[in-house]
Amino acid sequence: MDAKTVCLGVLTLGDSTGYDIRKKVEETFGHFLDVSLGSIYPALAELNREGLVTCERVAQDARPDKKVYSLTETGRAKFVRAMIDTPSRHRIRSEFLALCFFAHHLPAWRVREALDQHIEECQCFLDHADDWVAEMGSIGGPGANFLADYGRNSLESEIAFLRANRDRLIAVGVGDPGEAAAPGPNENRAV
Amino acid sequence: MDAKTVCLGVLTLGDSTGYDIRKKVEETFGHFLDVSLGSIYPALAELNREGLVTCERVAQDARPDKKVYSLTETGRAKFVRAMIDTPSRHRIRSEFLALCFFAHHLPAWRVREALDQHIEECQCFLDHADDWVAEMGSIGGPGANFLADYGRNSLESEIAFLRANRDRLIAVGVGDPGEAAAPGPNENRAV
DNA sequence: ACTCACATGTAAAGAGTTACATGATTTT
DNA sequence: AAAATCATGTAACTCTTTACATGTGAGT
Repeated sequence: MDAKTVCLGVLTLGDSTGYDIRKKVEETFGHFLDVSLGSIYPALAELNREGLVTCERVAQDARPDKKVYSLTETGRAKFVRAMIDTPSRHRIRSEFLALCFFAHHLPAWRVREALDQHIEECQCFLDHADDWVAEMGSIGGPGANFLADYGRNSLESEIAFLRANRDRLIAVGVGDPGEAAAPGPNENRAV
Repeated sequence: MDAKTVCLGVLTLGDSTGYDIRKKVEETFGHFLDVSLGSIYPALAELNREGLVTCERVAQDARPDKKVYSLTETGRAKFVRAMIDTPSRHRIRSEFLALCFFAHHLPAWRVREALDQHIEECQCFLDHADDWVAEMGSIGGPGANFLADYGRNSLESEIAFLRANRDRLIAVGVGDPGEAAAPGPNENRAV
């Protein structure tokens, strides 16, 4: 999803500055979208030129003027059109899964590390799912609840699988599986 | 994962031409990695310069010389090093999930379409999981079986959730949920 | 007849991230 | 004292994908 469409989407949730858009994307769509400020500012400028958003300057003391953007009716229509016309892809890009595939080439401790890290991340997302709903429940539509349930379902099943099969994959790695982690910075260690 | 590392990884499975690497990546890692020929050829050339692969020219009739690349010992070590040093990320980039979030802005038929398409894709992957294992089981290591199980687990739980909650999300869309699909090419249809 | 598979390689174009430039205020 | 938050904007850089350039043979 390109930066312009993301901006349009976030603006359906309410007026925002570029800075705020980045934060909202990170907080609420971070699991499946991303944009950086470097692409948001140019995107916003062009959307403004195209009349899809309007911009209101708000003076501030000791800071650059805040530019609050609002979606126009045309902008809203454009966003809907984009969501209708664009094929809705869903892709996983994962160095973690690649690592799993090549586990037998790697030291067991690294396999264990990657696995545990990934499980922990999933667990962390899961733990914060309720907070996410609380934040989004009101400003987001009913889709937010659907997504929260989707996320819970996916994460729970992933965690369950990974916990159950963790040892199987670690055993495949090279060397001592008991080795806890990567060598520390001052540790001379033969690999 | 950058093109060079991907090439190194594929070459651990056996000697390949650039053309073959693309096919193998598509077929066996397609669910979580991608590279195009335009990045493979330059990557291979540089790996060769760096001594991480060797290249053997094979003459062919009526076709450009085939260049068969093989991993060197240094290359294998480099690959392992990269897998150890690189943090193993796992990201989902999904316009599909974004569409779900904004479902209440979209016509119900579009929500239905996206949902059904996604379910069908998942189902398709699931149906081919066994074929994938059959192909990879021998040339890939034990990680292949782990991944196949991981995939089955994820897809089954995702499909189950989506089937169970499909109607809930479609109901959120605008307009008649009974409408089956997008307007056909010859159909004049008021939206 | 036409399209797909085989086979390599280059160049242009596209899209995004990181870093630079600036700087006050609040939190740690 | 250092780091994070707030705020915008540009430019360089990186990395990829797409298109171009070239051609044969087999399958539909």
